[in-house]
Amino acid sequence: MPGTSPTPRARASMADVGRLAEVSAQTVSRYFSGRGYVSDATRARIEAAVAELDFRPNLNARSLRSGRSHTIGVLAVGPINYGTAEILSGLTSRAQATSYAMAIAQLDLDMADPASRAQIRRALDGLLSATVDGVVVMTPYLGLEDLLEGRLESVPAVTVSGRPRQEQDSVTVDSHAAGVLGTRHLVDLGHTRILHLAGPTDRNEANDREQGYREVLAEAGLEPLPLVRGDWSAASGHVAAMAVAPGTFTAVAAGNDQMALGFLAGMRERGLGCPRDFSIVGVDDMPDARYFAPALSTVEMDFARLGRVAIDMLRQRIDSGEHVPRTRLEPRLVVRDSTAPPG
Amino acid sequence: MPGTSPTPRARASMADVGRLAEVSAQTVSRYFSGRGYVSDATRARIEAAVAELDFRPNLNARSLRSGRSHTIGVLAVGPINYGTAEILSGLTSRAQATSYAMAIAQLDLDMADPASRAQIRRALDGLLSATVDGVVVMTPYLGLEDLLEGRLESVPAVTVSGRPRQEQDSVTVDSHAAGVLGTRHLVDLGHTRILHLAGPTDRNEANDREQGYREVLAEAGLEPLPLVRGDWSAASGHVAAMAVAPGTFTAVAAGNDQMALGFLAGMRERGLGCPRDFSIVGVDDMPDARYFAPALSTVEMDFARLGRVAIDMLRQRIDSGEHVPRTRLEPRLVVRDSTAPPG
DNA sequence: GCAACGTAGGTTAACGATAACCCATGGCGC
DNA sequence: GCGCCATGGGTTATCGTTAACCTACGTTGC
Repeated sequence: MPGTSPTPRARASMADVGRLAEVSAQTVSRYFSGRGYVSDATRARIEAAVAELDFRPNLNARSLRSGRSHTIGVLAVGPINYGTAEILSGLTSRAQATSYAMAIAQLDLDMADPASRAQIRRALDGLLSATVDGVVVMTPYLGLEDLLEGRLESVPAVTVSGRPRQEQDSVTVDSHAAGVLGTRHLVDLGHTRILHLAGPTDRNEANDREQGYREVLAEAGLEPLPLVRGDWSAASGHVAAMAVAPGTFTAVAAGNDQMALGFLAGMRERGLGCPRDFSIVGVDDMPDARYFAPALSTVEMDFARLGRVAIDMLRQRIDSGEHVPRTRLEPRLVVRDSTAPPG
Repeated sequence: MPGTSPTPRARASMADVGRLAEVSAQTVSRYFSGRGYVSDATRARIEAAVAELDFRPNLNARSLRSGRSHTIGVLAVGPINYGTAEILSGLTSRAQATSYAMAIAQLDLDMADPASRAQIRRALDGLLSATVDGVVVMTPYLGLEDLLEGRLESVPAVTVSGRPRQEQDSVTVDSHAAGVLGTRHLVDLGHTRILHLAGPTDRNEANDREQGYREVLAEAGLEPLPLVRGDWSAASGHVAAMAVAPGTFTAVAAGNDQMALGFLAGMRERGLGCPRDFSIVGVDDMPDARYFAPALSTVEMDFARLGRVAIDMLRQRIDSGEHVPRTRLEPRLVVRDSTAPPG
C-alpha cells in the first residue's frame, strides 16, 4: 500500500484534523471540550479524522491558553520508604481516577546539608514553572515551614504528614494517636518498664509518636525510660537491640515496624525471645508485619488512603478557591503475637 | 509599606521582566537560555527584575514553541511494591540530577479485566499529550507488547524489566541469572529436592526466575518438584507453606524475599525451622531481609541503579536519536543464615 | 409576525516563549 | 580603507489551543 503515511511526520494539530473533517479548528476544540454544539454528523467526521491522523491534543498549548493544566505536582522530600510508597500509590491512583496528570519531584537528601534547602526550593520552582494546578507537599522534616511558606501562596497546596500545628490544607494519619495506641496497649497488658524506640529527631512523625508514648506513661504514672533512637530502618532497630541493657525493660514501643523487625532480630541474637522475654509493638502495619517472628502487634496507618484524601482535598481547594480544613485519619491497633503480659 | 504588590497578580512573563529591565523579551529569553550575547550590565538588570517580579519561566509556552519539554514520562503498570519503589527512586533521583522533570502515570489494575488494556492506552496517551521528550515504560506483565508497540514509535522509549526478547531500548536486572544464582547456591550446598516458590504466571520476571531454576536443576541432573505459585506477597508465601507437604523437599528457591518471609512464618507455625529442617533463598535483598528469622540468603537486585540507568539510556536515546542497546544488570548472591547443607 | 432562544459553526486574537532574521557598533588584519 | 567577525540586542512570526465574539438558521411562544 503506497501512500500510507511513510513517516508519521510531525504531530497533527486540531487545524489538521479540522482540514480533514472539513470544519474549523475551533469545532474540533469544541468536540474535545464538550463546550458548545457539534452535530452528530460533524462529530463522526472529526472522530474519523482523529483516528486517521492519530491526533492527540497538545496539553502544553491547552494549558498555555486556558491557564489550567489539569496537572498536580508532588514534592516529596526524603527516601521512598514503605509509607511514602503507599502514599504515592494513593496519590497516583486517585489522580488517575479523576484524570489529573501528575508531575513528581522527589529528592532524597541530607537535611544537615544547607544546600538541601536550595535544592528543595529549586524542585518546587520546577513544579511551579510547569504550571501545575496545585501541589501536594510531602515533607516529613521539621523546619521546612519557612522554606515553603513564602513559596506556596501562589498555588493551591496540600501538605501531607506535615507539621502538627498547620490547621489548614493538611492531611495526616495521626501519629500522636499511633504512639498513644501502641503504648497504651503495652500499659494495659501490665507493662511498667516501657522503652521507646524512636525515629529521627528531625521528623515530625517521630516526635508525635514519642509525644504519644510520653503522655500515656504520664497518665499511667509511669516513668519513661531513656529514649533509644533509630532512623526508621531495620538496621537501626538492630543496633538499638545490641545497645540496650536487658532487664531494664519489659516492653518496647517502636516508632515503626521496620525498626521493630531489626530489634527483634538483635534480641534474638542475644538469646532473648519475644513475647517471652519482652513485648514489642510497631507502627505502620506494613503487609509483612504479620509474618515477622513473632507476628507483630502494631498500629495500622492507612497511608494509601492518606494519599487519596490528599488529592480529594487538593481538588476541592483548587475548585473552590478556599482553604480546606485539616484532616486527620485515625490509626488502628492491631494485636498479634509480639505482645503479652510481662513476666 | 504601601505599594508593595498588594496581590501578587498574575504570573509575570518575560515581557514583564523585559519592561522592568528595559530590554526586550527576547533578551530575557537569551539570558535564561544562555544562547546569544547579554552584557553584564543587562544581565544584572534582568536578575533584579526577575527577583522583583518573582518570575518563573512558563514551561508550557517554552515547550510549545521549542518542541522540547525536558520532561520524561513514566508509565508504571502494577502496584508500587519494593522493587517498583526502588526503581522509581532511581528514576526520580537521576532525572532530578539531570534537571529533567518527571510526569508519572501509575496504574494498579487487574490484568484479567480486558478494560485494563484500554486504561493503559489512555494513560500512555496522556503522557504523550503532555509532550514528554521520552517515556520510561515499566510493565512487568506479559502480553503488553502489542499494546505498546504501535504506540511507542512516535516517542523515544526505554522499557524497564520488560520482556526478555526485546534487544533494544531496554534495561533489566537479569532475573534469569537471579534464578540461577539462588538455585545453584542450594545445589552447591548439596540439596537435591528443591522447591520453587514462583511469582505470578503473567509476570516476566517470575518466568525468568523459574527458567533459571529449571536450568540449574537440569544441569545438575535433578528433577524439579511441582511448582508452587504465589503473587509476590508474604501472604502468598504463607499460604504456600501451609500447602506443601513437608518431607518432600529440603530447600526452597523463592521468587522474592517477601514470599520467603511468609513461607518462613508458615513453616514456623507448622513447627519446622530454618535452616534446620529446610533451606530457603530469596530474590531482591530488600533491606529488611537481613533481619528476617533467620537472616535470609538471597540474590541482590540493584533496582535503584536500574532506574538510574534507565534515565541515562533514555537521555542517550533522545539526544542521539538512535536506539540504544539492551542493558542487563547482574544480580549478586548474598549468603546469610537461611541456607545450609541438607540433613 | 416577530422576538427570543437553541443549535451549529466560523473568525480573530491571545496565552508566553523562542527561532529566524535583522541591525548596530567596535576591533582587527591586511 | 575595507571586509569580517565578535558582541549586544531588537522585530516578527509562530508553536497549538481556546476565549470571546459573531453569523445564520430553525423553532416556539404569544
